[in-house]
Amino acid sequence: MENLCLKNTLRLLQSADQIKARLSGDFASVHGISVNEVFLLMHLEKAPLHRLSRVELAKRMYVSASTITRMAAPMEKIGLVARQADSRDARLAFVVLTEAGLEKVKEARATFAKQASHVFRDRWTEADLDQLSSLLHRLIADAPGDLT
Amino acid sequence: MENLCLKNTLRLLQSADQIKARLSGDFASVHGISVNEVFLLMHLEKAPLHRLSRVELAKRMYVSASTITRMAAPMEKIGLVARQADSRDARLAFVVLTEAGLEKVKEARATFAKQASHVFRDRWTEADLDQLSSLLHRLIADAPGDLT
DNA sequence: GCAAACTACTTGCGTATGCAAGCAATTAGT
DNA sequence: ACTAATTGCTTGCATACGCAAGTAGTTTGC
Repeated sequence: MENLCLKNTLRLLQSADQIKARLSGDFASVHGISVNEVFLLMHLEKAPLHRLSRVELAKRMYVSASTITRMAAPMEKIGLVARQADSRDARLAFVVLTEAGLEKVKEARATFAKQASHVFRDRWTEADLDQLSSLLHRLIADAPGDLT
Repeated sequence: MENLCLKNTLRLLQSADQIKARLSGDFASVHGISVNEVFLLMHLEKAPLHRLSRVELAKRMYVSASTITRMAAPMEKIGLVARQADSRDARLAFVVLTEAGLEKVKEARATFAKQASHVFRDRWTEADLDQLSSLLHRLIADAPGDLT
């Protein structure tokens, strides 16, 4: 039983590394932003008012708060996101999706989907995919940032 | 269909990030080496003669060759791996597992398994785990470095 | 058999990221 | 109400990594 968990964890991490390696290359050259930046945009897109505080983004992306600070800065410069203060709590600095950011994330999602379908080439039936989807969902069901 | 692939890819990458985040913290403090270093040791352990060339390691770990060079150096210093030349081809510099390295990877695998079983807490039956294992296997079946 | 192409590895440089420290604002304790 | 603890964010420093260039060794084409 413990060995089964080990096997699953190893396979999941290896699969993720493999997929990341395949995505990382093409992405930046097509959209001008990295995969991680697309993920950030997706989190914002899914959030109410298209905005999230920096710590909330950090939690959902499993990175440190400083990483969010440093990721948001250049994206703000090119107009994909904007900084928004909270009137109630002056500590909060929301990252909010702009119109351009919304456009960009839609485009990026399309090419992401294209790449994703290449990962599951042939021999994956819809039933297989549903099954995998359902199982993976249980791993992130209680997490705060499910993007699907 | 394409959306199903997208959903699966997103969930898989998110699950992996979540698991990595949970593992990374504890690991270094327990064994003195990082998770990635444990993976390197596992690849060597699985390889014939407990050794692999640097480029082969790079392929299996989905990292660049320079990363392997830089990962191996400190591990060599603390005696977990050694450098071994090839008599036929003087360009090759194998990374070979030492006795100490073999010990270390066995210990590390044990705590890895413990953490892994915590990831799949309750409500995961053996059948569920088998199913997931089988599905993930198809994603890495043709890859060169399946650790399981 | 020799030059050109290729392969394995290393190193310099730029980028990404975590941690710890610091600052500002809010909340809790009394 | 005042102090102390907490929270949200930023910044300095150290580490990890990829890419491109460099070096050494090997294979290929003729």
